[in-house]
Amino acid sequence: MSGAAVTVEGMSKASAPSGDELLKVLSALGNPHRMRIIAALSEGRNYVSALAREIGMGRPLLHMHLQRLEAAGLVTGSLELSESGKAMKYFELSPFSYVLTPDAVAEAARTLTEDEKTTVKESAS
Amino acid sequence: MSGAAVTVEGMSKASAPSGDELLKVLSALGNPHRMRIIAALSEGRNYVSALAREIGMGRPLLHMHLQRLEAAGLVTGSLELSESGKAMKYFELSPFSYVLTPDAVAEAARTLTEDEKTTVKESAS
DNA sequence: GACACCTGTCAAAGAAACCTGACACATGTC
DNA sequence: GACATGTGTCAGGTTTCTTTGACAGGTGTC
Repeated sequence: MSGAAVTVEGMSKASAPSGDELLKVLSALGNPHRMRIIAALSEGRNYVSALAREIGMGRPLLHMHLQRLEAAGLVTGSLELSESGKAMKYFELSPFSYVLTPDAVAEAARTLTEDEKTTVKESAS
Repeated sequence: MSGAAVTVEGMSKASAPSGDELLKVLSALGNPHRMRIIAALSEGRNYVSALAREIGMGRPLLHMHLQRLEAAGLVTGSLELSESGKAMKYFELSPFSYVLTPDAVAEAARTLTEDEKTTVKESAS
């Protein structure tokens, strides 16, 4: 949808991510809890409550962090039914790959939307 | 100073950054203004006041952001004397390189110091 | 001296991120 | 029904980040 071209299978390739995308990924990863969640998930998929117990944090909090990670496209969640009929939300890592170099960041920065706080406004002439 | 082994010239190589280091880099880069600063600096070194005018932000703010970037090892500042004797602080990009993949993040997360907030307290029994 | 430029810092306001406890809803077992 | 498991959300307080304006200092020129 923007900038780059490379599009491998269902995997986001690192070639020239849009500024907004990179920004979302970086701010999502720039948090100790979220990094730890990635680590926990790297050992296999798991559902929220179990994950919460494993990492030792409240469910509401975990839920919110997972949401942030999912919004950045780093993890994927899917609601499934267990054998007993209980609904469980399983999360797993999405295969991502980003390269951080001065030029890569600079390049992405130029495509930053900046403040999309400009809800409406911008048509004078 | 930690984990990895690779050590090229005077450049921080991406092999296995410590959790704390990666965290600092990611949170430093996860900010639109800071990304834009990197972009501006990618076109050459510059001093604070000029940079502030170019990007369009207050000096105190820029100063603070540059400090954050420098603390993460992404830019370098050096106070120099201009011909006229004026003191100018020039900043320039440091050559960094980090690879972001699920495993790389997970690996780094395991070496997280987390809360060094344990100032004092912890001795009941 | 008054003005231009540069450097740095501080305090207080504002915004955004974070975290917690309580609540809602399901299901299956004793 | 009472209890365990799972899901989700919301209000509110706390903490951290961001931003601004005012101030300190320095230099050199008119």
